[in-house]
Amino acid sequence: MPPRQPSDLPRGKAAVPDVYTAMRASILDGEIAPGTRINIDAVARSLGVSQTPVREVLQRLEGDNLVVYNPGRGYSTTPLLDLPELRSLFEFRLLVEPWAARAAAVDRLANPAGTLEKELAGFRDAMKRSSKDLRQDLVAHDTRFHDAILAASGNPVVRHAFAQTHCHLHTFRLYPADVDGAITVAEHTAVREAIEACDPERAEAAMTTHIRNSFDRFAKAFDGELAPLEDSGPPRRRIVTG
Amino acid sequence: MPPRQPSDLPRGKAAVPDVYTAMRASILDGEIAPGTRINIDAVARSLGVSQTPVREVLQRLEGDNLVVYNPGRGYSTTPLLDLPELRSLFEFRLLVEPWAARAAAVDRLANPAGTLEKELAGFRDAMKRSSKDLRQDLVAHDTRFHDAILAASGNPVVRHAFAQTHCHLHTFRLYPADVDGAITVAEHTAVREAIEACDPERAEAAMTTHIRNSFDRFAKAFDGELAPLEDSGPPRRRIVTG
DNA sequence: AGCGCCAAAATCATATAGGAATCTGGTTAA
DNA sequence: TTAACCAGATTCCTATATGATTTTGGCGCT
Repeated sequence: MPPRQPSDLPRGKAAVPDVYTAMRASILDGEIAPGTRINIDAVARSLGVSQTPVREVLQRLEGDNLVVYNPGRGYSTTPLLDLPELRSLFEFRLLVEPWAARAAAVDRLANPAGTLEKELAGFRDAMKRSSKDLRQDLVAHDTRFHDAILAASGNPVVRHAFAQTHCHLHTFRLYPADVDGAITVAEHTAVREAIEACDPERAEAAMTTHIRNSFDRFAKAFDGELAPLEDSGPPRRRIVTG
Repeated sequence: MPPRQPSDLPRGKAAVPDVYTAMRASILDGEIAPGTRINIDAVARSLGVSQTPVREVLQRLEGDNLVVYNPGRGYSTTPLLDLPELRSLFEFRLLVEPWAARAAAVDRLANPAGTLEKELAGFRDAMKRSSKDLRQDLVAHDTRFHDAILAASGNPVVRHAFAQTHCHLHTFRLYPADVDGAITVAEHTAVREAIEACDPERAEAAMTTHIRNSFDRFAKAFDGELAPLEDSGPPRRRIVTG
């Protein structure tokens, strides 16, 4: 390894944002294989910064569940989701997102007109552009659409808890081809229309359908290894605040 | 400010864990008033370490929602929950925890015998000891009891999402006297018995009751400023995985 | 008096250095 | 052959120094 020579890099200038996006993209693209250790010094050299901001970025990525930390042994990329974890993730979505869609349809004030449509338009535009990073663009718009509904639910705690799971991010990492643009647009539109029509029942149902279908599209890729989500049992009581 | 003199502190020895617990306790005890900025250098001096581990700890505390970060302007302690946020927190709990109690009652295998009883015993013991940090002890046991149920639900994603809200921590920070030991033990026992009897309906209902009562105990302290949580509307479909 | 501007101080954010722990490989003993 | 052990090298983790940024106090101007 070549000796470290005095750097002429600027000091005290914000480097973290760039390092963060670079490392995040590296992990999502699989440049750093899932489950392998990350050499802080190597990353710092390749990005042309010192170890300090790299360590800070790794701590933030730990919050995204993209890396795991072992004291004294450094950071590794998290392994890909296995099948039970993927199922748990969709189960969580089924618990939270239909509830949020219902709440958004009830509380129309929290849902400024055009917000959802704007995200849908972004999704459609990205599909037409079909850029080099099409998949990443679509996932970003998908994420924002769902977050907009969580925001419209009026419950910041639920929204934050959902955002922190980074479900789209991990889904994308596991199987990038999940996004089937045309079908996704149609299902999103159904959710949007129900919310804007202030129809809580239909909004909740549309969201449930969307999540189930998304899971099924996934399951096909796993060739029967993934049993479909079931829906059964006695009805639950609804939870609403006055 | 006195000039910094060369320190005789050991280098390369792990200091983060101690700094983390110290700063966390400081914030919870209110030594650093909610909503005020944190001077990294001052903290480093008072704890006898350098700024680097303090920054690392602050980034971890940001994940606990105990501090917030403004780029270029450093870290501040998060302000206390206001009433809408507290309501949102309990709304989230009503969404997740009764679901988890039901799942734990269904999937008896994920709930090893004695796990819940052990946490209850710890709670009772802490009450008898009535140590100096009684409230903190009770909150810790309460947190672990609820986490045990989330763990028994068999869904690690939901468990993690719930844990990351640190609801007990923020509740405790807002109003330490919430914990009414005897009543809490009784309500916890009802939940435990329903789960161990494999009675999903009763488990879900017991948990719902416990959370509502806990919220009501809070509301009393706010002297009518906090309207009770309502429970109404059409039944929801249950979500289960096969 | 009130508002805007400028220098000085405080504070943040990163670079570099060095101590402590961990990992690697090669050797020896069972 | 396998397992244990022990340098050497690698890597982590913290300390310190310094550039960049923000905040503060004071001055002059309107």
